[in-house]
Amino acid sequence: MTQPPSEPLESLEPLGPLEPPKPSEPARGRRTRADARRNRERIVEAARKAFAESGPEASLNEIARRAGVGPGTLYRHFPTRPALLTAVFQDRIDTLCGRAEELLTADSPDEALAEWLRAFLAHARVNQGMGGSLLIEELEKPDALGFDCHQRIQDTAHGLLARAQHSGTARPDLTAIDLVQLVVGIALSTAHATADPSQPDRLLTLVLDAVRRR
Amino acid sequence: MTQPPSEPLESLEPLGPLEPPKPSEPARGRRTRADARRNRERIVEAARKAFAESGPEASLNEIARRAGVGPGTLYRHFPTRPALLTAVFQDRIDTLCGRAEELLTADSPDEALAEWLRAFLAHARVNQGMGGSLLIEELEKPDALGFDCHQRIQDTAHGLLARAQHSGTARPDLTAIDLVQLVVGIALSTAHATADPSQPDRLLTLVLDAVRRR
DNA sequence: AGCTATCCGGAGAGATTCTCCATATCGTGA
DNA sequence: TCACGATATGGAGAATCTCTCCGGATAGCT
Repeated sequence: MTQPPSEPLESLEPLGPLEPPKPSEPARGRRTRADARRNRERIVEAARKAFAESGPEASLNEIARRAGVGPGTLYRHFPTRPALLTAVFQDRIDTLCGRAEELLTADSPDEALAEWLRAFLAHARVNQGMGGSLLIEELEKPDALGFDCHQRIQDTAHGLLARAQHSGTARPDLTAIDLVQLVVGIALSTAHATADPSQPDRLLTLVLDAVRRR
Repeated sequence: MTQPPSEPLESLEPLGPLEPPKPSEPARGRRTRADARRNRERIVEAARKAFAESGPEASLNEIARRAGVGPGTLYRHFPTRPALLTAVFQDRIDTLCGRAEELLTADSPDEALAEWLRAFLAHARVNQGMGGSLLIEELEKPDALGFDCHQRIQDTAHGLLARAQHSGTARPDLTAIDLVQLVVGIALSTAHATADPSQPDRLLTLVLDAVRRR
């Protein structure tokens, strides 16, 4: 997905939703070292697999080992677990918010909101609900990395909701926070429910019923 | 439920909704030793405080230390973390389900269901959402201890919901599982949200709107 | 009191998180 | 092309946690 940009020397392509090597430090003086970038990619890739296999509690040590780096290197790049989770989920979130922009011009604001919430629920449920856990964890500790990711989703939800409210199909007293929390809640409480795979959608449909004003 | 033989030698006060010493072994031969019962109480009490302070991830070692017992003793009584959590929450759940029995004879089945769900949400939210986490964890590993606790809540919800459905104020296509999962979801996703204390109730009100059929 | 099933407690193995810093490596200017 | 110094590395290790094992203590029964 996100990887081999295969830069010959330095052709950092100005691609859209891909993360720059170090958005924080604005390249004063020297450039980011190539090995640092390479290791970062390796870590993210190993983390993606490890999280998929073992859930969001996967051992960071083990991830470092599988990435072929030392624990210190992992912690240098990602000081906290949410930071690493965010990096892993970055492109998924990009896709999600990109989908929202298309939906903002859809015919039915109501259906657009519903469809995006379904996509968001799917996102929050992947990998044993780690998407949802991530969003929750970010809320408590507003780190630079996590907050940004959560804010994007909130803003996206706000756009779609406002449009649906303006067209009169959604209750005007709803906020984007309401929607996000309800859907994240469904994701969390059904994260491990293997009994009925359609249950999450069932619950979301119920919530959507409440969203539509009568 | 399964017994308090009301031991005479014990000055352990015979309070109501407290858990029996060992429901599993049906007292063949010898009686449960007094020190075992005493230690069990101490552990539960220490756990209650520790979980309240540090959330459901509190160190079991630390709990044992504060209870004045060794780690081995703690694990003898409570093999898993959910087992200990269940013990801590036992009387709270008793209260919750007891309240439901009163509500089953209330005038308005609709209001009875709503009120109980509010109480259930409060229960699931206490101590940084550990009530909710507990219910979720039980779902994945049906241990004897946890399953029982979850089943009781499910049954209680079912009773109130069935009555509301019969009276025509609740959608007939809802199940008790739906309700429990929605409320647990709200509890989880708002567990750490300190911004707006009324948010959980707000979300529950929304859900209740969806429950009532129009 | 004595016997024995039961229980205690803490040592310790193994796993994990996170830090620190001597060393290796990369990017750059000459 | 080379040397220099800013950057990054990685792994030892401290601290913490979970969970097990078993010699020894103890409570209940007779």
